[in-house]
Amino acid sequence: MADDGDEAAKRPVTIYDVARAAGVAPSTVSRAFARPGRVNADTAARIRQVAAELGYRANPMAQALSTSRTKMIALMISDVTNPFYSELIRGAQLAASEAEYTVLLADARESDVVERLSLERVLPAVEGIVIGSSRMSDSSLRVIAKQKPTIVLNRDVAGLPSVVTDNPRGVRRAVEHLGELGHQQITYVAGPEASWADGARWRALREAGHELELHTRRVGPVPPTVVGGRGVVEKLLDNLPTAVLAYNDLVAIGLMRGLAAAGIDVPRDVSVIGFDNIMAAELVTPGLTTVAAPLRTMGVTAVKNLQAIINGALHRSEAAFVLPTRLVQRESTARARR
Amino acid sequence: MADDGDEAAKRPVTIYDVARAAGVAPSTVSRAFARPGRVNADTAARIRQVAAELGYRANPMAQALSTSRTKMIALMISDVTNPFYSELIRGAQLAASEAEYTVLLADARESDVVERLSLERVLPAVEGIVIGSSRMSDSSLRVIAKQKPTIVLNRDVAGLPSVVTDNPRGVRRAVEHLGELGHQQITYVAGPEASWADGARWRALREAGHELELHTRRVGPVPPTVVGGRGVVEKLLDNLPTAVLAYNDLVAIGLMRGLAAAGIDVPRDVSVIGFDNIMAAELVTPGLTTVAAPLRTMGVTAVKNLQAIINGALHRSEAAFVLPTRLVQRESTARARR
DNA sequence: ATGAAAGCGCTAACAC
DNA sequence: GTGTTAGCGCTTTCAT
Repeated sequence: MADDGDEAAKRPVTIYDVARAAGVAPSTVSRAFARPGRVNADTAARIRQVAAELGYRANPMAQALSTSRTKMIALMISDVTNPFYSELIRGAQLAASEAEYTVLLADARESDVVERLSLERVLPAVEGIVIGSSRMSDSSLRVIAKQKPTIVLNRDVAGLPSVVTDNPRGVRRAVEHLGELGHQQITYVAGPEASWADGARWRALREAGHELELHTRRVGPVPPTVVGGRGVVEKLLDNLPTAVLAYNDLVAIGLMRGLAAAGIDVPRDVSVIGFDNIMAAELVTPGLTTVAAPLRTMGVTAVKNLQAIINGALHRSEAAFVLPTRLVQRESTARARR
Repeated sequence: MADDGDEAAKRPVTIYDVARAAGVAPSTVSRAFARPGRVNADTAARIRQVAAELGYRANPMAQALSTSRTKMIALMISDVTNPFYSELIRGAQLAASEAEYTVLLADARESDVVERLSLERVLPAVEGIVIGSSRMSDSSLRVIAKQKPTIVLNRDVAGLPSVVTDNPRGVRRAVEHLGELGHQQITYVAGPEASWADGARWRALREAGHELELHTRRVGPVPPTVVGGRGVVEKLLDNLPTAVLAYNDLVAIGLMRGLAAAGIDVPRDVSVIGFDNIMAAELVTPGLTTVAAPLRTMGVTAVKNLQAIINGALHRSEAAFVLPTRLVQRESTARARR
């Protein structure tokens, strides 16, 4: 009952049109929307009324130009296609729209060049940036970060605020689980060397293994994908462990498929644990036991903190926000039989 | 070798700064970037040089305000979390960035209310919209479409340009495949009633069944998710078919899990075919035979066509762009044994 | 080929 | 509380 763009959908309704129709000055219209308190209640009401009738919609570009607040943030991720990001994007969207912000999704397509380029392109349009699993170097990230408020995900760049998962605890739980099942040695299938999470996980595994007196070994690195996991099976075969911890779920799934193809049964012959708990983890057979990351919460947290920084609350909080993980037990782990 | 924002990263470099440093008028700087032809080659070179040294970056908001071209398009999808969209987003991004456009990702979270709201919010900021699997009514879509160039995906709204997959051919191939395997009856597990694709698929199945003399039946509708598929198993049990065609891969996967839980083997006891060929289709066991949609191409096509419309090429091309499908055979289909 | 000036739609002082 | 007046950074006539 307000939308009647019969024909003249050409020139958009401006603040001036509303001002004229309501018999007030343009600035008053502006106030009526931005600072309702600073304007007479009736006047405000009338203005809103007229605006609605006219179908007035503020021009965000003009607002942005004038206030230099674009109400947009960028979410840069290394690969939209990676299911890891689905829930994360959802979370980011949620938090952003709550604050009336819009998110510009940028996809690095696994390339640091593409990443830098798209970052450059969106930078001037946004108030802040959330960078998920960047492919760029720490120094490049710092260059970006000094231009706009930035927050990194799953990575620890000295001086930049970040949101990460509690890898040590997660790994610890996984190792305990394996220990309870009687496993004596655990092989870690490593992901990209540039990945901060990879380092954190392997380190944590070594420590936990040491404490719990389990042998640990590391193979890889492999690409963080299903084919990456599948490709490493051969190397595993030489010296088949009874348990493996994979860099992430995708690698774990590839691994399981490769093992199956080689006639090795999971979990009877070897137990497999992944990381992240992406949707596919519960769809595969056997269901994948995994160290679940609070994907959606990560997105929410990142955006909320970014907003805090934008609004001048937090400064460069050196400390990383660390989010809890939990072990989701499915069917890919079982009692050791060797 | 151009980025030295030592300290004064505060006020961004404007066209005026460049103009002064290069000893020309601001308008000339503007020209040098927008219409290199209309400016003396040396002058242009000098300007570019100076601009690079100063680290000049055009303010997109100011450009947009002045030209009313925001260089942004919106991609509205019903659920970011649905893997169906991953490749599609990738495709859209690719096409957009090729044309130097940025995409605003909007997530309807399966709600027509959220969808309308976010659409309203992004509308003024973009030059056009791609709507994937909308939850809104045809008339609401038309209201949107008359405000900005719009293109719909997987849906046929009279008068609006659209990009769809060739459901009839896809279904036909699936049915032929099943026929060759000796199946006599096919049950269709329906998706959301509001889904255009659902209607198209069921209709196509009926026709193909008729032509090839196979019995067809329909159960559902169910939500287009794994749990949706799983929930329909019970209904199937009454009168177990030898073959089922599911609304999409997610439903098919849920179905397979439900059947397995009920002690029914796929494909020995019943063959299952899905739609879309999302990544999970090849990860599940058995691998899912499915009618693959050219996901990425859909994204690319939608954006390219949208751009064509924005640039005034196509008008409201009544005809839908139909993209080919292909049957991907995996392990969920086998010879009928009943 | 270049400069000067007006204006895109909105907000933000600054008056009254 | 409301009107007036400048801009925000860029593009675009219109002169020259």
